[in-house]
Amino acid sequence: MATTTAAQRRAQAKSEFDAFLAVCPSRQLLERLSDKWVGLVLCALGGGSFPSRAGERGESRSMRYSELLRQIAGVSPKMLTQTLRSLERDGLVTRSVVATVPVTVSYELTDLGLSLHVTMRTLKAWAETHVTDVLERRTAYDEQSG
Amino acid sequence: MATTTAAQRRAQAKSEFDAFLAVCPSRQLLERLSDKWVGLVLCALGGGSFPSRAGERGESRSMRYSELLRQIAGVSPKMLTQTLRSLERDGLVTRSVVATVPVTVSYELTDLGLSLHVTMRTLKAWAETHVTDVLERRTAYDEQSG
DNA sequence: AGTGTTGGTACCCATCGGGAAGTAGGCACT
DNA sequence: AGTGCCTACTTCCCGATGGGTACCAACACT
Repeated sequence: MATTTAAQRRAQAKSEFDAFLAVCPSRQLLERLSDKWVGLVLCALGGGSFPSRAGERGESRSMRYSELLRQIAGVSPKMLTQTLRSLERDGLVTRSVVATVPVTVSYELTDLGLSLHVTMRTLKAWAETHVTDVLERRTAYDEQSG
Repeated sequence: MATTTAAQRRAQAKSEFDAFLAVCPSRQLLERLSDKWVGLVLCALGGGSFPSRAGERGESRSMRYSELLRQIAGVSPKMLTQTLRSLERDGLVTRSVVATVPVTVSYELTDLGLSLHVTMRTLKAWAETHVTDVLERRTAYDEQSG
């Protein structure tokens, strides 16, 4: 009862953490949103989210793989596939294979995915309002501390 | 103009991506939220967010380092410090050193952080409504696909 | 037939998340 | 006074994971 301080605490933390996870669904949601590209894909499929290039597409919710790859730009094929698969797995997007010419695949938001996208707009609104404040604070912090 | 396909595309993607980043502040927000523990810390400091243990604290917005470490449980000292520093850097929390007895440090949400927490509640609401759907879909997907 | 397009997969590496353990400094107990 | 424990970290290390590039398969066009 004297030398197991750290280990015991860690073990107890583990069990607490599990229970914690079970009762807190937002934990799962946060992990899903923690994926770097999920938000971008959601925005792309949700339409009207990207000021610069969104004008080209308006509100279309169905996009092909290569379209997504082009619009999101920074994403690599692997990460895009990975992200789309996880979203499909969670029932947020649908994947439609059209095995005709050079096998086109189109992705579309489900109602569930669309509802998440709508919710994320709240976050986007917050970001657009406050991101300049954050960046200012960050710069000031860097200058006085680093 | 034949062998530089991938490289050129990558270079162009890079410039597009930068411009993209500049015009899309939500990108930054998403990166901030991409941090695994940011949401948890925000919830802890925001109060009334964890059903199981929140009852003990009610709505208190000021917490000490060790308090956060205990409540969030799964987090390690390193990650907690790291997360708190990044949040402080972005002006979302304040860090107050009370150099009295065994030097306590308390953290508190700023108005900015509080506004983000409020916004995240929308997300939490979505999670609590739909997380069961997501988990069901996920299980079904796993069973039919391997 | 060779090249391009479409939608991926395989491999490989750098980065980073994350844990265990160590650190500083003051006080309390012995 | 020395030991040890409390607080709030920091440092080291490793395994996982992110992420990029190269490659694959099929088919149309030239």
